[in-house]
Amino acid sequence: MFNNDLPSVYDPKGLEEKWYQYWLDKDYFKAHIQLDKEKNYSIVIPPPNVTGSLHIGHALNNTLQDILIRWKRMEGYNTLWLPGTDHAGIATQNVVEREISKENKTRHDLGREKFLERIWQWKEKYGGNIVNQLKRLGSSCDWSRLRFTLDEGLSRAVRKVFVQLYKEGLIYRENYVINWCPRCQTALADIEVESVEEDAYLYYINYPIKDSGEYITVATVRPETMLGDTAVAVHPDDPRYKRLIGKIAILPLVGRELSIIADSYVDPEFGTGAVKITPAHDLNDYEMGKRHNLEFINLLNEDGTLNEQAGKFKGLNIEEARKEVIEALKNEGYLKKVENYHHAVGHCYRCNTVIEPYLSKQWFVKMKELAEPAIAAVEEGKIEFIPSRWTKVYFEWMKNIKDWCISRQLWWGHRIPVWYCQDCSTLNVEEYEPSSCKKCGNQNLFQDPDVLDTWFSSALWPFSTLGWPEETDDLKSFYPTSTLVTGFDIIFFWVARMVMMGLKFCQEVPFKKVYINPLIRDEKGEKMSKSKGNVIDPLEILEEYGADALRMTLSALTIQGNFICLSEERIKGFRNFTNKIWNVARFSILNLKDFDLTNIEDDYLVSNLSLVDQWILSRLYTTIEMMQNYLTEFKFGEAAKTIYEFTWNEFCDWYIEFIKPRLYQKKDQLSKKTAQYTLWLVLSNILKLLHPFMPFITEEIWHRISYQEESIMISTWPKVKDKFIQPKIEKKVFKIMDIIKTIRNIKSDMNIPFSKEIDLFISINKDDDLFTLIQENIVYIEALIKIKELKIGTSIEKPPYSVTGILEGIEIYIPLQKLIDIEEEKNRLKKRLTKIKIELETSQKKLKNKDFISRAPEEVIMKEKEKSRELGDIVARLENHLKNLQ
RNA sequence: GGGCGGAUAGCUCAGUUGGGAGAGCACUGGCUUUACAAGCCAGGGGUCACAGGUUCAAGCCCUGUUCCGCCUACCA
Repeated sequence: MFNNDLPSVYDPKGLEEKWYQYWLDKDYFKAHIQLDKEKNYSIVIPPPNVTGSLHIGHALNNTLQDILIRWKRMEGYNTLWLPGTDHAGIATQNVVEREISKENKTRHDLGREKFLERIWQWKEKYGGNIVNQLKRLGSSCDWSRLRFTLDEGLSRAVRKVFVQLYKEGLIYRENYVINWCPRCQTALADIEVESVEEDAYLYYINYPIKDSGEYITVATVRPETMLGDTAVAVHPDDPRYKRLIGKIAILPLVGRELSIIADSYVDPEFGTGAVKITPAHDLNDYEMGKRHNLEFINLLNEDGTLNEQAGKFKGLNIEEARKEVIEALKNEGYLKKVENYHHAVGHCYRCNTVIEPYLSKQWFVKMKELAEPAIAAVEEGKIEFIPSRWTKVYFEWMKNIKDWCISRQLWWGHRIPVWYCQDCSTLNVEEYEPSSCKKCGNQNLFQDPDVLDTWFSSALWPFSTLGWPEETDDLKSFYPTSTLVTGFDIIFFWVARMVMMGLKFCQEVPFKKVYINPLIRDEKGEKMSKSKGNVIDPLEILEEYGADALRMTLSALTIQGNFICLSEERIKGFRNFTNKIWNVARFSILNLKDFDLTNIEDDYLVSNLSLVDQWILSRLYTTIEMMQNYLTEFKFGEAAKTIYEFTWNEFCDWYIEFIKPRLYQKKDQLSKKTAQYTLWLVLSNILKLLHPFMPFITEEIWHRISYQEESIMISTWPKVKDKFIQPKIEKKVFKIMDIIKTIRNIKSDMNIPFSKEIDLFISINKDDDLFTLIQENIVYIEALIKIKELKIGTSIEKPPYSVTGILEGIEIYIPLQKLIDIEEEKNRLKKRLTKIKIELETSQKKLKNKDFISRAPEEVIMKEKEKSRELGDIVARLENHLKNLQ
C-alpha cells in the first residue's frame, strides 16, 4: 500500500499537469443542478480581460476563490465556480489595431465588418491563454460553463436590459460634455478617468472691454480653450465687476464679442474673480452656457486636434495649441502674468492619455433610481462586505452617484440596439433588428454605430452567465451567488453596478458576501509596473516554484489590509514549506509500511493513545477549529499560517521526534501501532486542511497514504471533535517540552554538541503529580536528548561540577567532565534571575494594590497569585544556587 | 475641500470580550542528528507614533496632535 520511491526534494513538474488532468477526467469541477439552494455554494469569477495574461493580481484573486470553492466542496456543498472572460472593448480593440498597424493599416481601412472578423480570429487564437493559465494555477472552475461577455446568450441579456431600461426611461440619449480620450477616440465614463496631480501654470489674460480702454482679466490653466469662449462670467455681487455685467468683452486673437454675465457659481476669491466660459469644453461652463443661452463652439476633432473653429490654430494638437496661443497672446500684449499652479488632470484609465471634456451626443443610464434599492440592500444586510470598512466606500459612491455614460465610439463590443429611421427620425429600440420602422413602416433604418461600455455587460455577469433571461435550472440553483471575490479598485466599476442590475432584473442581490482582496505591491510596498521593473510574473513563479508554493505564499500574505507586499524571498520560504510537507510524508510513508490501514481497530487504538498522541490530536483539533473560524471569516492569511505553524512547529518539530523511538522499536507493538495510527491520522488531516491552499502536493501524497477516498479534493473536510481537545494534556506536554528546551539551552550555552551524550539529573520538588508525569514520560525526553546516565527523584543533591537549570518545581543538573567556569555559570543564572525578578516585581506590585484586590475579578487575582508564587519560588532557588556557587 | 485606512521587532504584519508583547522572514552562534542543509538546535532584538483621559488594569476604549497611504471633488 505504501510506496516509498520518493525523492528527497519535491518537484512539482509533471505532478501538477497529471493531477489537473485527473480532476478534469473525473469531472470533479462540474456543478450539478440542485434546486435546494442551501446545499449550493457558488462564485462567479471576475472575468479577466480576454486579451490578458495572468498577472500576480489574478493569481491572488483566483487562488482565494479556489480556496473557498475547494473548502466548500470538501464540506459537502454542490459548488459552482463559474469561469469566463470579458471582451474588454478598448483593450482588445487596441491590441488588434496595433497588429494591423504593422501592415500599415487602420481599422478604417479594413472597415467595421472585416475589422471585427480580425478581432474574432485573434480571440479564437489567443483568447484561451488566460484560461489555460488559470488551469495551471489549479483553479477548479466548472469549465463546462465557461462564458464570454460577447457570447450570444450574454449579448441577448445585454440587449434585453438595454431595451427595458430605455422603455422605462432609465436610459436616454443626450448632448453633454463627456470625457473624451483622443487616443482611444471614444467617450468614457467618469470613473474611467483617473485624476493625476500635476504642476502647471495659471495664465492671466486681459480681455478688452468693447468701446473702452479697459480690460477684464481672466485666469485659466487652459488658455487654448479661449478660442471657444462665448462669455465671461463674474459673481453677481462682486463689487469689482458689478458695473461690467452686461457689457461686451472682445476675445483676443479671435475678436468674438463675449457678453459679461453674472452667475453665482463664480468664486470671487479665486484668480481674478472673472472666468472665461467655454461651454463646449468644460462641464461647468456647459451648465452655465445652458443657463445663459450661450453659444457652444466645439473646437476639437475626434483625434484631439483643433478643427476649423480654431482659425489659424487649426490642425494643432492641444499641447501645441497651448504654446502657440500663449505666444500669440504675449506678442499682442494680452498676457498679463503667469503663476505656478498645481491641479488634478484627468487621464484615460486604459491608455493614460489626457482626457478632453468634449460636447457630444451620448447614451446615459439614469442611476439614482437604480442606486436606491442597491443602497437599501446593503443597509439591510442582504449583502455583506468583508472587510466591513468597504461598506462605507460603497455607500459614499452610491449616495453621490451620477448618470453613467455607456456609449463608446468603438467597434468591438455590444452594438447599441437602436435603429434610427432615416425617413421619420424615429428611434427603434429593439432586442432584435427590426425590418421596418415601427412608426412609418419604411425600411430605411440604420443602427447606432456605437457599442456599449464593457462594464455594462459585466454588470449583468452574475445572472447573464447563468442563462438569464431564460429561467434556467442554473439560474434557479445558483442565483444569488454565495460570494464575490474581487479587488477594491473595481467596487464602483463592477460590484456596485452588479448589485443595481441584479436587483433590477432578478429582484434579488447577485451575491450575499463580497470579499475584497488586497492588491499586491512589491517588497517595498510600491506598485508593480513594467517601467519600474519590479513586476513578479506568476507564470515564471509557477515554472520555477510550482503552483502550490505560489498559492500558499499568496494565501499566507493575505491580510485584512489594503495591500500585500510580495517578494521572491517570501515565495522561496513557502516553497521550502512544500518541501517540508513532502519530507514529512516521506517519513510517514516509510514508517507506515507495516501498518494495516484497512483493519484499524479505531476504538481500541484510541483508548490506548499515549500522552503525546493525545497531545498532537488535541493540537490538531484545535487547529481544525481555528481553520474553520478563519476561513468562515475570510481570514486567509491567518488560516494559512495556522496550518503552516501546526505542521512545521508542532507536528514535524515535536511530534515526529517524540515518536521515533516508538516507531523504531519492536518490543511494544501496541505503542508502535498507536503512534502509527496517530501519525497517519494527523498527516491525513493536515493534507486535507492544506488541500484548498496546496491542491497538487496534497493530492500526490494522498494517493500514497490513503486507501479509501479516491481523491483528496472530494474527501471530507475535517470536523472538530471536542473530546480530543484536552488542555490538561497539552499542559503536561508543554511541561515536558519545557524541560527539553531548558536542557538544550544549557547544552547550547555550554557548547556541548547535540550528539554528545550527557548525564542528566532531574530533581523534582515534592510534587507527586509532577514526579509521576516525568517518570512515566521520560522516554520522550530521551527521544530528544541523548542521555548517558539518568537520575530522577525528589530533592536530588546537586552533583559536583554541574550546571543548573531551574524551572517551576524542577531543578536540572548536568554534570560536566571538566571543572566548570564558575563566573560563566553565575552569569548564566544571573541573567535568568534578572529577567524573572522584573516579572515577579510587576506581579507583586499588582497584588499589593488594594484596588486591584477589591475590583479585579476573582479569577484574575487567583491567576496573579499563582504566578507570583511560581516566580517567587524560582527566584528563591536561583538565588540559593548563586550563593552556593561562591 | 470631503471621506476612509494606517503607525507594534531590521522588514511584512497578527494581536478576538481590556488582564503575563507574538509570528514569518532577516540577523547571530552551533550542528554531516538514518524525513528534510529548501534542514535541525539555540540566541539577540520592541518607550506598541506623540500627548492627555477613562479604568484596579490600556497595544486594545475615548479626545487631541503629528506623520504616511488611498479614494473622492466642478475653484477656472
